[in-house]
Amino acid sequence: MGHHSCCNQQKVKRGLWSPEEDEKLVQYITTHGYGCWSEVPQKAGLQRCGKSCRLRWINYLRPDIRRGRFTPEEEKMIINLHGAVGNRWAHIASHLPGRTDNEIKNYWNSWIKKKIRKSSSNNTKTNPNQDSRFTSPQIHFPYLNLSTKSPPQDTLLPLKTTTFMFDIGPTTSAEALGLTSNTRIDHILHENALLNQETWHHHDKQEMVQFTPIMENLENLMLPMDVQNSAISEAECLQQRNEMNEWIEAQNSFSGYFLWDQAQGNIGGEEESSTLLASFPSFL
DNA sequence: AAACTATTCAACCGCAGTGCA
DNA sequence: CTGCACTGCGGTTGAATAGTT
Repeated sequence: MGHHSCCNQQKVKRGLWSPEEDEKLVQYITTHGYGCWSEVPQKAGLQRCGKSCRLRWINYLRPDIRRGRFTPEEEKMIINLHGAVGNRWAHIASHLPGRTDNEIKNYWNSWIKKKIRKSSSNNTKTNPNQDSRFTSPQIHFPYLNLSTKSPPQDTLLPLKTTTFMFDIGPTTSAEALGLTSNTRIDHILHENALLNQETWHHHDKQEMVQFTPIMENLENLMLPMDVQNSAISEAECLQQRNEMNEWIEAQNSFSGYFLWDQAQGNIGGEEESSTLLASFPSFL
């Protein structure tokens, strides 16, 4: 039987949405909002399942959706975040206002395909170390390719530095932690001992969420990444990573690093989280 | 012009997590 | 505890479109 838990209605339409359906859905959502997606189709007069309505709204009809090509900054963000968190598309999307997980996932997949094709044709004459193409998403260094086509004009980061990103877990924003732009990262880490035990108020939902301590996850989440400068080899990146780890251990005597807060609004995911960017001029 | 191939991307599927009766 | 309904996520699909021969 063609029966799905989400599709209780007799005639359930599937496939692409018609403009008429779109209008019905927009009309309904804008006047009534959405509390329960499963009852939306019935109330909106649509022969769709609630899941389909939700998807259509989130990915296409939402008024704050952003369309068109990704900007270089967005692209950079995606690459860096993907390097930091892997295929967590919803999480990545939460850092890109107006972009959806689906869009980013699509973009990444076609981009990856291109890259693999490119590098495999290159690899035939260079070093056939080809398995590096398929290593864990935690160790992608896509800027090796991008650096050739994108000029080093960088508005995201004011300094010529190697940049690290790490996720500080669910929290409202870095502001909520008392962080401002250009806060010295050693201050953050120094005070982190206090943050460990804290809980934070999640402003959307009236609930308390546990703050994920920075230090606890630092080793796993931090990843060296060449953001704006010349291409560096994977080996060099790994070496930088080791230097990072050494630095983390020696952070008491640490100085001279800065931190950018990249907290963004929530897009589709439940959790909102912040990403910190730390730049490391000493690596240049 | 037509046939064929590749790419894109909106939408689908199954699953995991959550909440509730 | 159990079963069910529902939501959100990420992998995957395939129709439409773009590109190539």
